[in-house]
Amino acid sequence: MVRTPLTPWERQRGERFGALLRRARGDRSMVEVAAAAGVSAETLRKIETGRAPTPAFFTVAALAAALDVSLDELAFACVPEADATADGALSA
Amino acid sequence: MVRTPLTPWERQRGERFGALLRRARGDRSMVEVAAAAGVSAETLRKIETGRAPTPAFFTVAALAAALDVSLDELAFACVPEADATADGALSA
DNA sequence: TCTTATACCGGTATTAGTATCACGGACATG
DNA sequence: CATGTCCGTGATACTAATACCGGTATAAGA
Repeated sequence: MVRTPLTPWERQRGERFGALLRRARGDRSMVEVAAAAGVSAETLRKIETGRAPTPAFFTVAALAAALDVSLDELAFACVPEADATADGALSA
Repeated sequence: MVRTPLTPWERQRGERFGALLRRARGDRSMVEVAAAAGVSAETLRKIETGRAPTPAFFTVAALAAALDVSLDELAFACVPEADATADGALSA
């Protein structure tokens, strides 16, 4: 095996990541945000639903810019290990 | 066309990005930083040399954590310019 | 009811990221 | 001088991300 298949932990992290993005999107439509970020709506949907658990850095950066969220907070919030204490929905 | 091939602008951005990472690495060795970030040294080398212009988000996040740099600064610094006048909505 | 818009889902195609393998150079040590 | 180790590099293999297409479901509006 040359390229390590995504581990269940990575997929879980992808789901958290997608949930974060979806929450940040709020009531705006997918196509709206996707267009603002310069990615296709399908890609945004896959990221939000966790079907693309490890998106490209600049894709995330564009989405974060479109959603006006911090990359650092985003990266920190989706790490499962870091939430040992805060279990509420407002952990982000 | 199903998957947009990387544009020259994206490749340039990747080179800038790699240069930033290499500068942030300083005198530390590749294997050192790569191990700290949990990626292979070859991957780090490719990113640094710009041969992997659009690395995965979490790969970048891990490297940024290992190098102790901000993701937001990293994402902003690697944009050539294109933000002189009418910016705000990214380059769609 | 019918139409429209949004989101979800499956499959498909193609490019790109990542890891392993193998090689050459630098440096230290025997 | 030979050898082992570390570092960087090139080539190769394989999985994943991205985009496009079709279909489906639900809700709002004419």
